[in-house]
Amino acid sequence: MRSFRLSTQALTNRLSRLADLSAPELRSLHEARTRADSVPARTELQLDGKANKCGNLLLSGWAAHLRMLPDGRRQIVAFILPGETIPDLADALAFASTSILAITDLTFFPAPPAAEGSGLAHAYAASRALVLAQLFDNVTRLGRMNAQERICDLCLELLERLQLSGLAEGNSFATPLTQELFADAVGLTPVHLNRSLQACRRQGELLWRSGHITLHSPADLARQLGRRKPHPFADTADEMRLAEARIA
Amino acid sequence: MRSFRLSTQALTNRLSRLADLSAPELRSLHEARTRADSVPARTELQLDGKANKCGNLLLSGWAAHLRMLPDGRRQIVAFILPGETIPDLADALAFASTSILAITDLTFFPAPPAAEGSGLAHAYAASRALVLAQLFDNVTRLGRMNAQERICDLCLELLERLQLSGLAEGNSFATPLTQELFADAVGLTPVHLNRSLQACRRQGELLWRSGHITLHSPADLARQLGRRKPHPFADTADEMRLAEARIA
DNA sequence: CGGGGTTTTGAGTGATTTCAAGCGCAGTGG
DNA sequence: CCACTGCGCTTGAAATCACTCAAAACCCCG
Repeated sequence: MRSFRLSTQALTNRLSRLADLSAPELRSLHEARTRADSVPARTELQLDGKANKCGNLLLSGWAAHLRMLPDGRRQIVAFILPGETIPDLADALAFASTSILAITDLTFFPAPPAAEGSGLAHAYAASRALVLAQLFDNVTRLGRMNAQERICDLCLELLERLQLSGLAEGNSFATPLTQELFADAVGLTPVHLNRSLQACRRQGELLWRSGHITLHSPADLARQLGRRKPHPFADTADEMRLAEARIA
Repeated sequence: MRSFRLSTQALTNRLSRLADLSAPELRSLHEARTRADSVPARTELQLDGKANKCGNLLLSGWAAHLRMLPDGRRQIVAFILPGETIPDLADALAFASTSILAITDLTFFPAPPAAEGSGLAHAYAASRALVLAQLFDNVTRLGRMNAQERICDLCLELLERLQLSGLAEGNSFATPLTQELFADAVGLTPVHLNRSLQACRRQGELLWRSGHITLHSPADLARQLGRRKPHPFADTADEMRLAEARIA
């Protein structure tokens, strides 16, 4: 019941920044909301049944795309943030032996199908491209950065992604992540993450307190870490169109 | 001149294991060979001009998809093996700020377009799914495995991929990789890679000598490391069809 | 005023990096 | 045929980084 009243704000913010959406498309998104489903925190998502080649759109909540090793080690391959797309497990993921964990309660609904060449189709394509780019970031982060760099880099990514959905406030954002989850994403021990976090704070790079992360100077950090342009799909229409053109 | 005489064997092996290809499709692959292009080793690929949404097919040679950090650190995000697809830089890769390095001389040609729903389209889709799964593997490898495990896991991946193209001989394969390149893929120092390699050999896990890597017991290793089924697209038609169905 | 889960601290160990040098072999030119 | 060179591989020793185990402090919720 409650979920039907949730706003599609973050979601439409994001998709319409990724591509130009027509009024009917926006309406279809708004209406698809009524088919929303939800799962409680700490459960594993099982979407096999309702296969949907467009995936699902996450209306609210945070999820983690993860893989477990036989001995219990866990690696979070990617986070899925409000407004983003939940990849369909029936797809590649099935034989990639990964699963999706609800970090918080989740509300999501099947992504409305997009006509070939439509704005929505472009937005989906851009979304897929972003996921790929984020995977590359992740590999580089894990392979070649030390603890502090990994932390800053991931925080930066989360900030940029939340900004795209309009869920950040300036240089800070709210997060439901525990240090343990964050550690599983950056390939560190919770203990070592904690200490490195303190080092970051001491150096004035970032602040993480009571569910809020604040970056002191995202632009500087991004430059140091070699991250490409802060947000590829910025606020100006020109840049939007540029990005869209590149994806097409 | 020479390149025109290269066999499409590896390539057709691979694609026809990923999906059922019709005779005309096989012919189109064979003919597309005449549009082959090549680049010398140690050069960076620039494919922007000849954008092709299907990408290029690598006829021969090894390439590395990599990212550089501002201070010169290098991370190889993925290898591209003979018979596989070279992703199009005009795509996601452009704004992912990665580049493609020719490890050896390369010969490749534009992938022939595939009709919607055709076997070739399925093969391309399966190929894309495999790339994604390999990225997940890579993340897990870098985030949660120690040096020896990373080495074995990557060798295992390379073996499985080369088997798919019919380029492996039993449990061993030829590779043009230097230890430095391998180190850049598994996120280790060349020095430490070397030592860990010796440890692997001492424990009878694998042998790497004069451009040939041999795994002692791939199946056992795979189980230990939690790798999904040895090759998702095995030799039996049943398994092929199964895999194909899942992708579709 | 307890739990239970999360964060923080400490001390000791192990894994990985760094820097620096030596080795081995293939190609090259005298 | 023999230096000589370049490149990749190997080795050593010391420093750094990250992990482990264990316990204490914290904090929110009931």
